[in-house]
Amino acid sequence: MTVTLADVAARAQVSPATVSRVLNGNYPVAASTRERVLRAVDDLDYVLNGPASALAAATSDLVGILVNDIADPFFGIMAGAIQSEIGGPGGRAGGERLAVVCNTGGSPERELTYLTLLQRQRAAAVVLTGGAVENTAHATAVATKLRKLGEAGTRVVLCGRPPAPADTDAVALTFDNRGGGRELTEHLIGLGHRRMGYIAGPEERTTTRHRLEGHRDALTAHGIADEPARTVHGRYDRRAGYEATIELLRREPDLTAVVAANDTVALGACAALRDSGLRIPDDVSVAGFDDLPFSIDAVPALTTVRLPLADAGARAGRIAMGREEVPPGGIATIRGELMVRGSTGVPKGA
Amino acid sequence: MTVTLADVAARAQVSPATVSRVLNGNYPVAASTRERVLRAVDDLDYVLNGPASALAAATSDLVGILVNDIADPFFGIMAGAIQSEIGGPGGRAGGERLAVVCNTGGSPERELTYLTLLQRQRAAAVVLTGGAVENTAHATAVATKLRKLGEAGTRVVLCGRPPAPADTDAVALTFDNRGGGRELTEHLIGLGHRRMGYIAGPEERTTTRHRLEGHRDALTAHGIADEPARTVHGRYDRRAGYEATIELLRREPDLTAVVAANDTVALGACAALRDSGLRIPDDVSVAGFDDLPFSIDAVPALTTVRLPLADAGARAGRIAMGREEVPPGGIATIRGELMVRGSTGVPKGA
DNA sequence: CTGTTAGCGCTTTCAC
DNA sequence: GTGAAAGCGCTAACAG
Repeated sequence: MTVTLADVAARAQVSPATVSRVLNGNYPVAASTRERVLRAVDDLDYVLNGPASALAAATSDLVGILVNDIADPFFGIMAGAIQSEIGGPGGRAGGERLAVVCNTGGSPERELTYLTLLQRQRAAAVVLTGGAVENTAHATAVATKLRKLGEAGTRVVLCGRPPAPADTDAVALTFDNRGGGRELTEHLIGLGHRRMGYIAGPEERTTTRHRLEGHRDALTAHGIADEPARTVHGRYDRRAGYEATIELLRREPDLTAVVAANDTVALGACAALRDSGLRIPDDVSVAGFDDLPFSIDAVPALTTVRLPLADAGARAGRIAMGREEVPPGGIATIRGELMVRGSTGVPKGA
Repeated sequence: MTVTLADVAARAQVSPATVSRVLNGNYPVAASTRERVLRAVDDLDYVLNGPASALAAATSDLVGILVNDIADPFFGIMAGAIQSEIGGPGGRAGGERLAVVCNTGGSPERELTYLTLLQRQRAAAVVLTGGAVENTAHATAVATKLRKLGEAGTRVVLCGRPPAPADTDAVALTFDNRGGGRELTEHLIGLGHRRMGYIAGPEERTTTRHRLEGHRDALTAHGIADEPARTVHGRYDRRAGYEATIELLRREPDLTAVVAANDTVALGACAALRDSGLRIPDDVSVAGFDDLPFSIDAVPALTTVRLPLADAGARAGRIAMGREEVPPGGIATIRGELMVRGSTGVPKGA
């Protein structure tokens, strides 16, 4: 019924082995023979059986990409960039590798489940994107999994995620969230702000913690008290930003600035401020993080920290494919760039 | 070296077949035996070999999702929704299926290549999202591929894409782009607009054509001449929207409204108008399409046509898994909903 | 309910 | 440069 390698071999009058060699192109085959095989493939409309190849060769053309939420451009951009680098020559059969995108939704269990599933698929590589959940048990479990993946020959790359234990052999491209957070708040302090609200992401997330620490570093460095009431935690979405801002305003109506954990949250904050009759930045300044594409179109345009998501993803993809040198120590820190735009200004009283 | 099913069987003192049955859970196995097997699996830290299973069972746990650009929320939202429905019970081994996301970048060749790659993987299902390229040769090639996939047992679903030839057996969930386009322009006409610019997407795309046709339908229905100079084609991105708007304004400075092919383009249009010193909607109204999450945060909020991307994706996912009834005739048309917001208003002179 | 027996379709030494 | 043969690790009849 379905055409197999043997059928092609028969029609081309060669052995199955030769067909395999032609198809994988990693072996010397006489030009005339190759011709004949290729024609037979075409005539029979033959398509290689991926699972069979993978089984026999003990490798697959799949690359796993773990993301929190593929609908979020933060992850979409990285995933797209990774994808764009995993194709091309270097692998088996045509050199095309497929990206298996796994939405963890930020759930540790799903993360582990997907890692196992990718292990089961004998994935050629796995890229974990975005912050990690901070939980010793989970971190240990992930590290163990990564170690096993590595042992099985799966290359592991962390993109926008803190390094894993060194013995996991996972390469890490880490965002300097702390540094970015500090710089952002320093910009605000420089403008004269002293009463700033901070909308943090979900607790138990490295990204959340690092950005918040950066914010606090800046406060401390400038002798500004870190009032606990000025920090609110929430999800990384617009709604959370909206609600957190209302709450922050309720607690302290004369806040002069709101720093959000990311751009999406900042957009929600902007909406809340507008709905509260406050002008940005005249009454309250707003800042985000990430510099997602839409941030420049906010009105006023959002001051934020640009993360080179596409570059980082592309680099992670190349490293995953062994096409780029691993950074020294397996760790590279990627800095963000402060983008000062219209949403931040001198505070009202100043 | 690597532990296999046989190792587990040996340790659990059962036959390999039994282990397989326990792991796949589609077969009656005595509770005590299952216990023993599961313990052995745990002890040995065994992970099933996906390719081997797929080969033996002639099916795989992979579901392909073709998108133009995963970094674009339009596709990200659909992909995420599809993903969320393909897991769970119903399939093999744990019931988890993996989503293989393929970025075609709108290229017909890549689309075909990915389809072949998915065929090679013996994907359980394939979902093609977004508009199709309008090109007879390519359409034929795709139809042929879809037919082959179908014959090989891969379920094919089109999500947000026009139906394929009936003999492909592909289920289509189609967006009513034409109807949405018409409704949007009728809203503008109702407000009093007569000189409207239209920023269309790339030519040779069904989405582009249908939305534009809807726009023209509305013009015609109201006796408004369809000036060719008022339509500009460009990519589906912000930059294209910006440039097209500048061009439109150059051609006809007293335009009272700009209709964009989608929200992203509309954002670019807004930026161009602002940079040109024009107020929205006082001087020029702007409308988009899709109602992506950020559209409500534009200032003023964008009038647009909401497409139920997540619902459509979820439904496509369920159909792909055989968990939802196929719509009559294999085709369902999904309507958009006009969202009137601040970016459109009565034209200046009125 | 469980074991036995054949392969699934391909890759890959090892010879020639 | 090409062929023969031995599996890769698992599933699925078919018995029992």
